[in-house]
Amino acid sequence: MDLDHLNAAQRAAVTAPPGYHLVVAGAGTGKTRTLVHRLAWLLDQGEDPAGVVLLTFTRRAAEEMLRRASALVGGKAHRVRGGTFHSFAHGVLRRHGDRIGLGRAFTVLDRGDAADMVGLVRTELALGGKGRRFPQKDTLLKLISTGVNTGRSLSALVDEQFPWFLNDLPDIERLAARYAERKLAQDVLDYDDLLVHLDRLLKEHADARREIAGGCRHVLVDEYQDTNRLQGRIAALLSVVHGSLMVVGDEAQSIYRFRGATVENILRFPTVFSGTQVTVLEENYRSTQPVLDLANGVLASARERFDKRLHSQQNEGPKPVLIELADDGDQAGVVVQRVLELREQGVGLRRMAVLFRSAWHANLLELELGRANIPFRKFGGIQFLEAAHVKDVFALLRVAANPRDGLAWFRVLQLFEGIGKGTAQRIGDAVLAADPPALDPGPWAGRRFGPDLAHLADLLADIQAHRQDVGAVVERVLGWYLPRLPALYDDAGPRAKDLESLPVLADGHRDLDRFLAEVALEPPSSVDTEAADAEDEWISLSTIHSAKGLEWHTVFVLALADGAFPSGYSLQDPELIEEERRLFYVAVTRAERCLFLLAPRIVRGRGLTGLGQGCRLLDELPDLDQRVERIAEGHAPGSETAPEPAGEAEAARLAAVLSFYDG
DNA sequence: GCCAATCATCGATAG
DNA sequence: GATGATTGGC
Repeated sequence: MDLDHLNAAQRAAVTAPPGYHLVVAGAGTGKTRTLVHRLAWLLDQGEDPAGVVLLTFTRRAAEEMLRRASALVGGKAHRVRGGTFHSFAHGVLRRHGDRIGLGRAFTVLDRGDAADMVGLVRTELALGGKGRRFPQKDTLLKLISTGVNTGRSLSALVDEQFPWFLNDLPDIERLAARYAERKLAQDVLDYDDLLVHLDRLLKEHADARREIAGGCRHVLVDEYQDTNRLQGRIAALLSVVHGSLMVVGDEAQSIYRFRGATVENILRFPTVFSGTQVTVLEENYRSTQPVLDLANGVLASARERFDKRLHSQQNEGPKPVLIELADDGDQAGVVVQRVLELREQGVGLRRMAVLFRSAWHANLLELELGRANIPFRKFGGIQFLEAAHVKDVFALLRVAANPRDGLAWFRVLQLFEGIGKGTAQRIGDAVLAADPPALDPGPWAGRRFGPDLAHLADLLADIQAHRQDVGAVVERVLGWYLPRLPALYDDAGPRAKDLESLPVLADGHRDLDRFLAEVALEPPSSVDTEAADAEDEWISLSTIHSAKGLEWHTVFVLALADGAFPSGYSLQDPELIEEERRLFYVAVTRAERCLFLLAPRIVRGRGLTGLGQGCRLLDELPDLDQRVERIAEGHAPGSETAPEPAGEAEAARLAAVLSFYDG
């Protein structure tokens, strides 16, 4: 295999002997390329692809790497097992779950479902209500989940994050326990359970461990800085039999602390595994020096200094441009204008991206882009699956796949006229009490919704007969659901149109359980404009989190203003601000050549208006003015301190005078 | 008693 | 703008 185009450090990582290996790879230093070559090299040495496991942050990333590896060593690369920790765990549990008492037909709950179940348990235990302040379901789920992913106790977390709920700790613990029982009883797993159960399987069942880890001759982990304690341990456990684990990451790009990620994993790796070979990749191949100068400035402003400095292989390029504006309306206008200019100059839309902290920061821009007829795709933020009508359809599919799934029943039953929460609960309980669990419309025949239930039971029976053809199942479910849409929602039209894409999504799947799990584990992540659908020229709009690992010729970073980016939630906590800074670093280092930073004084959004306090990510950056070209558009900051014109007439005369004498 | 409609509270990032 | 507690109506 040809390794000539790799530099010395990359080659060292690629050809390292089996063992423990940490690759510290700064942004743009050819991290992906190194991993791809490592994979290819292993296969070229005669390794069995089935014994190689590649754990990445998204499944898309894994597929992309396998594609590139197969270009080097042929199609066998596709037999490498690759995906996220969660999807890998899912696959293992489908096969070995019976050893820890898991049915084969378990369902995976996405975040919203999990929160709903927590909410049900919450009302069931009569917590909250009556003026009592008790955490909301989302808060509760977050607490429980953080506990699982970091290995910390609920009491420690409540004490640290919600000290005002300390009195409720016993109830919170009771709720957490009930939630866990409920999931077990119903054969449903939330995201965390996938990891927890795999971890347990590997730790506590020696025979399972020998079989699973025995099949992992080489484990490779990408974006290791964003793994949490549990994931770190799983990676380590997977390598115990063959002792070959390579992790790749960059602690300066750690941006998932909110999900329990800890840089400790990367920092302590060499200590945990003695004899670890460490490789550092420093040469940046992506960006021009001016872009890197700014990135280095961001690093320099970090409280905890990273001992790194990026230098470029291609020096030439324009300075990043910092555009100061009055508000997010101007921001949208300026971005559209610049995009059009760049396109005129021959930069295709596909080579440009707009990045932002929160999905809603791009709302106005989306309108403007639409008005200017610029096709775009939006990544991150509100998912397709979270729309009520989509959840309805999936609830029905889940009921068909796993009749123990009480949460899904609860939702499906409430679709009928005359069934509310109370009745849904009772019918649901009856379903679960039956053995095997099934809907018996008999007892309800006299009620208003009796015929509906009978119809539903028929539909479910019909689905059972066609289980292996997921496309056909989805068609049937839609045939049942679409006619009811108008009664359920005012805007049935667009919702029906939305659902048209479902059969396409389902087509080709042979197994309903797996289809549902896949959708939960890798939700379709982009929202396309019609124009973007039609052509393949479109500009990416993406949250910074979703932009991880990607790169574009031109990058715009929106809403650099305290309260927006950095987010208002982090302003009080220095540690959170540091994470915002790393996020900024990630955004900046996505750019190959052109970088525009947009700093509006006001970002309108729900509740958060009238910021205007500057942006500490910029203000704390040393020598900012040497690193960027600063432009003020519209009302420059400070202009409002000028004396106000007394009236329109005066303003008009003033303008006339100035334009005459200065113009 | 239960369902459906009305009013206060709190907001992000994602597998 | 969604969620949850509350209130009004059958």
